[in-house]
Amino acid sequence: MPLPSHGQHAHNYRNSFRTYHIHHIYRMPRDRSTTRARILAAAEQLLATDGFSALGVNAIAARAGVDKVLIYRYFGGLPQLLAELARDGKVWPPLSEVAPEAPSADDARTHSLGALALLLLRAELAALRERPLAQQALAWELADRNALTDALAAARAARHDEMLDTVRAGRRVPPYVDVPTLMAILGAGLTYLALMSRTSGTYLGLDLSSDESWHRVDKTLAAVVRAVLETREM
Amino acid sequence: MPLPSHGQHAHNYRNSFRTYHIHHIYRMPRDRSTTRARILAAAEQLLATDGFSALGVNAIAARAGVDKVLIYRYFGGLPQLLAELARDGKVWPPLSEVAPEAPSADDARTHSLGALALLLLRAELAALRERPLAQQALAWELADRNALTDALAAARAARHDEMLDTVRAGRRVPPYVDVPTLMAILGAGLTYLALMSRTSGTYLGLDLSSDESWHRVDKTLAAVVRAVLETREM
DNA sequence: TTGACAGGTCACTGAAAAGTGACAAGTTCG
DNA sequence: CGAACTTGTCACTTTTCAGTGACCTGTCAA
Repeated sequence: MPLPSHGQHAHNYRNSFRTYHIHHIYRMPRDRSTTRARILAAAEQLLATDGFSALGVNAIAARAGVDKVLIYRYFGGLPQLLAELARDGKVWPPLSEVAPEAPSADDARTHSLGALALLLLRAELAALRERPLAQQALAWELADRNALTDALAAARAARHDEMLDTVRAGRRVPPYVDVPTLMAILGAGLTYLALMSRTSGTYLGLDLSSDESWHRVDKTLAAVVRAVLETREM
Repeated sequence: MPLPSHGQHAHNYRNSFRTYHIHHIYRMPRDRSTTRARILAAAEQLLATDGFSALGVNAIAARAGVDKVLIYRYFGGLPQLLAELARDGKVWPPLSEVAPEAPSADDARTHSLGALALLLLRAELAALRERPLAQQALAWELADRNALTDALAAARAARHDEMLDTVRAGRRVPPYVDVPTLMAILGAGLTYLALMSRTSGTYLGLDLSSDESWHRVDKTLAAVVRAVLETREM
């Protein structure tokens, strides 16, 4: 059913509609910055709750209660919007906030590499487990490589560099242990378990929905680091 | 360029087209089973090369050189097609093939849990690294939960059960070590690193595209298992 | 031979997607 | 006031997708 042409007819309807309803509907104040914020918040919520497969200009605009053309006008497009979200720390909160007890790179000289690594791994796991947005970002990064995920991957890489700087500043290097690689394996493991807990209940016999399982993970993690650091050969 | 209406005209065009070209184009022999196989192979290739975001009935049918309606007719739909792919071992080859040196559950009694776990982890990593299809399945499982991923997740869970049965059959249980949890952490870590190597070159300072990095991962993995097994407390 | 059925092709619908051009409605400042 | 600019609304195009109804075509058995 093609619309009967257009032009005058549509315009008249629209105008009368507007002037009629203007007394009834609440109208957002016209403010670019708050509208931008609404869009960002909508994208954030949508990604956290529905996942990246549901993330599009239409969905974001609908959720923000805003016309989608504003996404293009204010951000340039979805990739730039995502990049801003990542830049703002909405995806990855500052490391200092996640691990306040971690020493800065300068203070770290008195700590051993292993102790620092363990501290950071624990903090990152806890942070990741309670941040669906970060979980979605990581899962998306594994799924696809495009302009959108590149923006998120850059934010993650920056975070990792920060962690590595802290660890590298540690003084007491265990002689026979490849701590960076150990940290990569364990960090990857914790990340994967956290991601799996969203969609699947269990991994390799481990019930990812039970607190007891996560307690065991934490204990085993600490035991691994301790045991490896005591190793005299490798 | 809109087509000039439709109806009668289109029919006439179509019929004459067919009777004209029937002498020129090669026609596949009409065989349900080979057509099914073509569809399965197309889905397999497409998933392995282009990822799950590109996987749809249209794309599969086009790649198989077949009409998409046959996917519905022969499989019932995409989920069932995926389930069959997973059932056939196209995603996860039999464990015995991946780790031929692993003892069966009956023979495993003479091995320690740790040695078995290490053996299986190494074999699974090697298998995963050279199987884009399995990588895609795992990444998809993290990204979404739907009828399609459920089929793949079921195949993975079956594989894991098989691994756990083998490990559980090991006799010599190290006293103070939570081997199952250790295996879950390490298995998850290796999996995540393998998945990251597809889309991102580096993880926590580890260059996932270099053989040297993977050699270090292997060494560290073995060191971890050995060190933890020697632990006398936990 | 003919009719029934299995194998296969095609055209179409409806929904959802990204993106754009035109315009209306406020706001600001001369 | 009123011109210029900003903010926001709407209609529309094009593309791609899953899914379906109608049809054609080869085969085999009665």
